[in-house]
Amino acid sequence: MSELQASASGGRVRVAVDTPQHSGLTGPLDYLSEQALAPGSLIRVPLGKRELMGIVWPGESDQATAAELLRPILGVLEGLPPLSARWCELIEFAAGYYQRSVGELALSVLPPQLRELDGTQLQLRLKRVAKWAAEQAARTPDAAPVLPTLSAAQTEALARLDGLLRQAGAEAAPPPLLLYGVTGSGKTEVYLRAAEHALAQGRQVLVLVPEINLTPQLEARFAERFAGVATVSLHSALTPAQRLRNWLAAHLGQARLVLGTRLAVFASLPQLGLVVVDEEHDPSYKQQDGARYSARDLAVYRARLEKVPVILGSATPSLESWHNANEGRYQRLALPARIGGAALPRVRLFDMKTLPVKKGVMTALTAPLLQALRERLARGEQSLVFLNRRGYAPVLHCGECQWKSDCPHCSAWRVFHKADRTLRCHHCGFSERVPSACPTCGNLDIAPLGRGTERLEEQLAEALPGARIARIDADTTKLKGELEAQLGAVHAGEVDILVGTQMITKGHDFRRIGFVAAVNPDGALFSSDFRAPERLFALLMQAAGRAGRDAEAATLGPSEMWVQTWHPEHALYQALARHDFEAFAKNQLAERAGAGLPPYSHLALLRAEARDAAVAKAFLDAAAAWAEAQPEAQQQQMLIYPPVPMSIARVANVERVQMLVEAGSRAALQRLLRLWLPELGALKREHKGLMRWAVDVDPLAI
DNA sequence: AGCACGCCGACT
DNA sequence: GTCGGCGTGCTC
Repeated sequence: MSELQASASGGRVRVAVDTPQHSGLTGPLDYLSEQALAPGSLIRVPLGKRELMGIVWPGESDQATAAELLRPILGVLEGLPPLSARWCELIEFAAGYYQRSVGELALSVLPPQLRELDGTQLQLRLKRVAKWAAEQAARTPDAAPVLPTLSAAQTEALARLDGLLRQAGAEAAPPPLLLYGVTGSGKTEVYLRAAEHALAQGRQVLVLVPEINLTPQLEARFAERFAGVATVSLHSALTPAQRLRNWLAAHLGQARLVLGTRLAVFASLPQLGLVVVDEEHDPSYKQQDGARYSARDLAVYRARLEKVPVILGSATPSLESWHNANEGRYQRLALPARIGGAALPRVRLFDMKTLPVKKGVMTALTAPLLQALRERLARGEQSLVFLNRRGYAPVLHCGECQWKSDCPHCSAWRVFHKADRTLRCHHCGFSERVPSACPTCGNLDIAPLGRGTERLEEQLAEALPGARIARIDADTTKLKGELEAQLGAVHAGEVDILVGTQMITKGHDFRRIGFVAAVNPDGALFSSDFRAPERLFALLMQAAGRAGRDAEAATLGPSEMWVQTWHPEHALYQALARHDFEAFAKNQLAERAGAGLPPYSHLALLRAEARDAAVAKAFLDAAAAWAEAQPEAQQQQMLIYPPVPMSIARVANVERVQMLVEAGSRAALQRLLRLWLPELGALKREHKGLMRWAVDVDPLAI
């Protein structure tokens, strides 16, 4: 027995278990096993009084814990092929980079049901997956799909892609590919051909999309082209059972095509041959709680590990990716024109300063905008009106005593929702019936200030009687199936004017929209968030891209994007008017370089939350003092800014403070964080009062 | 993070 | 007498 344990096969095994980051146990733990276990196997282990799922982790134990202190494992989940060494490597990298424990990340990206499963249940699931896969291989397409004729740019892109695909499995990883193409230029066709190639080589394909429920048509495009190919989706809207089934199908290599949201970047894909990240600039790829990973960045890392191509597609690439292409780290493939010769919509910047000034509130529905909508209406065309603010009005206001509808729990206004007569806080959910009189002075004359999509819809209905108007935002699509139903109505031509938030700008392939209006986009222009212009430009380009997608529809007038602004001379709008992403990117990158912002520096945010802002601030001050005493911090062009309240400082009665750390290089930032964060547990104990802290590496918003 | 232990105040 | 408050500390 002791001899067996001392042998290399039995004895000590490293196991990744879900030990939270702040427990101090960041790496795998050692256990005893009488049988040799393949790395990547799922097992059950004791931890304290608990019994947890663990993963046998590759690599050598540090032997830091004496053998007599080790506890034996409890059992092995038989019948499941082990997770691959490269999957473990991806997890280990991501855990290190985003400062989480290996086990926490590894277990949190497995389907939750897998953790509850015993051997017999697993056998049953495996059988069902095998049956499902057999049905999919058996399913043969009715007819070979009709392949569209490729544009010259697509042909050129594919020829270069072909070279990279042939390299797959070779010594060096192919460079990531930035597929830069305006909306409607046929990026999806490039993904499809690349996928076809990888599938033909017997490889699995991973396609990431920002929000799965907004892109059922991408799923449909793949399903239509690859009718005989077993395809699964992976996203959080699946039921636990579906998620487990789909995950197993991918893990067993039976699913050949996996389409999913950011969590799918961690799918187990033993024969991965191609990764596609659609709309790679989209902020949804960044996880916003727990392990705050960027699925786009991890997709690039994973492709490099696997030595397979990765395609990052966008009409408005992130400045990070654009910069990487400029520096030659990524290969850029451009699709400069819409396929079929469809023209991009003409962008009309409407100068709000030319309107006669009325006192007080300006209307979002200007007379010229209404006129343009009427003309489209008369021609039987559809229009889209975009306003990135839901509700009826962002705030209620008393003209007598200046009361405003603030949230008692947050430093934010409660939004007036007319449909259910509520004042609702969009941050903590606190909701009350709208008062009929001012709660402080009793004045009956309380009025909404500003407008959201609900009010815009109402005003449009008043101004354009007879027009069929629909609204799509988070409020009208809360129930399952409502978004699909509403989009269906638009596609069926039952809607003349579609009003909505950014939800309507993403990905939908509307064929009959000739006119798109952004009624009030200026807000993001002077935001303190340095990425606000980048997001606004992408959003407006994407909105513009909804118009005039169908060149065949000659009945449509020339497509147009209408932008109402007080700053038509602003460089962002000037570039937008010329559809000139490259000029915009050049301008923005120059500003970033000048200010020492990403991609020319690397950031991390340390956040602290407490009932008392002073407690959170004192904690961050102490953390900064500790770091500044470290030689690392001074040597590496490290800058630690003073803690400041977050832009919405209080949410649900919790005060939130954050501290920005800026470094010249990723490596320097990583070195500091690895030294620093383990100290914060002890530091937290010294700061009385309930307090939570978290770190965000490569934060999107600062 | 769980889940213990542990040491003080109000109750069947 | 013990039931239970949450401070402190540990988990291979």
